[in-house]
Amino acid sequence: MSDVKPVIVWFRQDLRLFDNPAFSAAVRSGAPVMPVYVLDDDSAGEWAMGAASRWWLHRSLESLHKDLGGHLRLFQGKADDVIPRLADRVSAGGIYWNRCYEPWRIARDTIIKKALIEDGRDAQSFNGSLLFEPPNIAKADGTPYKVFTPFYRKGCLASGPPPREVVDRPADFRLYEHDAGTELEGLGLLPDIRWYGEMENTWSPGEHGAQARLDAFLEQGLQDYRSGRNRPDKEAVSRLSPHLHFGEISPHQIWHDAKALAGDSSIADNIDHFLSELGWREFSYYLLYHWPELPRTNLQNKFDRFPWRDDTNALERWQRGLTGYPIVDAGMRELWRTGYMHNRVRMIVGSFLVKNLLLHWHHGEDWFWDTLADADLANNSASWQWIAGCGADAAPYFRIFNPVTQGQKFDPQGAYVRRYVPELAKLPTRHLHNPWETPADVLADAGVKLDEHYPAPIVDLKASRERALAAFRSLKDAQ
DNA sequence: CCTGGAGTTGTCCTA
DNA sequence: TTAGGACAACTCCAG
Repeated sequence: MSDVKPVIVWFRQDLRLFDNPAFSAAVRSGAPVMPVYVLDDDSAGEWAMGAASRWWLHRSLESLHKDLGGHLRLFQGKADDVIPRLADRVSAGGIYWNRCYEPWRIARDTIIKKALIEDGRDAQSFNGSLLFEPPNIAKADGTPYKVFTPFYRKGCLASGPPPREVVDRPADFRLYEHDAGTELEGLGLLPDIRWYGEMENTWSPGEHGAQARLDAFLEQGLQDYRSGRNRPDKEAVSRLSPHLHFGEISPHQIWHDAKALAGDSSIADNIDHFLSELGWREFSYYLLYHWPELPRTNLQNKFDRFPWRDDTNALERWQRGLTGYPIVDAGMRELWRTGYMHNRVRMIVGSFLVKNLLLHWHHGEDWFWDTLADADLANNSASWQWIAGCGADAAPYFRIFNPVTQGQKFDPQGAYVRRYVPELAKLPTRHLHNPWETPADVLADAGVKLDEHYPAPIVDLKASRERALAAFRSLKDAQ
């Protein structure tokens, strides 16, 4: 221990050293830096991290700990308890962090900042994970936007300053020697059953993995992003979402790095489209900030009387990828095995759950929360509200995805379905997306017997579509 | 205050 | 085979 007062850097959703404003400011202060992470399930309540996220977090903390020369100190418990106590214990001169925007975190961090300042400490928060911070964006009349396009075009791009420049990784930094906290294993982030084997093969959590992913995407993915992004059978999307969620890379870096390539007019369109996806992430956070009830409450309250069905069996079959609709089942199994699902397929399985099965979007939200490595309160809530049609800027109710059409359109050779639904792999491509309509001899040749090797459809498409349309219409009639 | 145009991602039927 | 319109208003947004 020393008499020098450290500056605590409280890492949260910013598990990186490059472009980390809080970390850089701490280093610049000249004081030795004490990096800290707190696993705070208590404050998170029902939004405590799910299983897939915990696996990712374990690996990410491992990576950060290494990059900090083994000096990342880990704690578990309520941060409004842990942080002020720790600051007291090491006589911290300052406590720096990058802002988070979940309602429970805002509430908690506000209390912590106040307590620290009352104790006479230098408590500072920085912009680390949003390009355009929610309080700074409003319409001319001061109220928040509810529609994406004007939010993004006018609110983000046309007015106000552009996203801040990135902050370099400090060339060298002095770390505070201290043995407080627990070992990584002590956080209990990894499950007892080792189900994450395929996730280990699929992902490289941590800052280095994130940088490598961005590099690969900028080099290969932008050529055909606009149309390729809809194809789950291709490697056309960035797959940066889990890295972004944990802040292993900043949206600012992604933004500026992508912009820097825009001089090449052959891909300018693709870049704009990619950047607008970052815009959607911003919009989700914006909605969550201004409507903190977004995770559980229909933004359009007429949906409060929507006639959702209650069907445990159907829900379980959706979760396990046993609906009998190959593109849906492929998506649900990709999720289960890899902690990820291609965005196009997320829409298909979401539409299927909410519209064809008529099950409440909360069920989908909860399942995604537990199984997605990129589970993110803002994105998850906003997206489920969108697909259910009850959000601020939602899909029209008559937009019901047909899983057969979608499969044929976006997985035309069937590579995606064959990969995740191997029991159908031998079916000819033209029958792959609708095995129940396939002639018996073709099924037999492919070694498929419906309801034995692969389920018959859980619902009839046409009938369930009509049922959904009637349910949505009932919201209007009942008024 | 009024008004007109617009709104991520579809599907199905008909001519 | 393919292209166009219906599907439903409603709310949001900006001039």
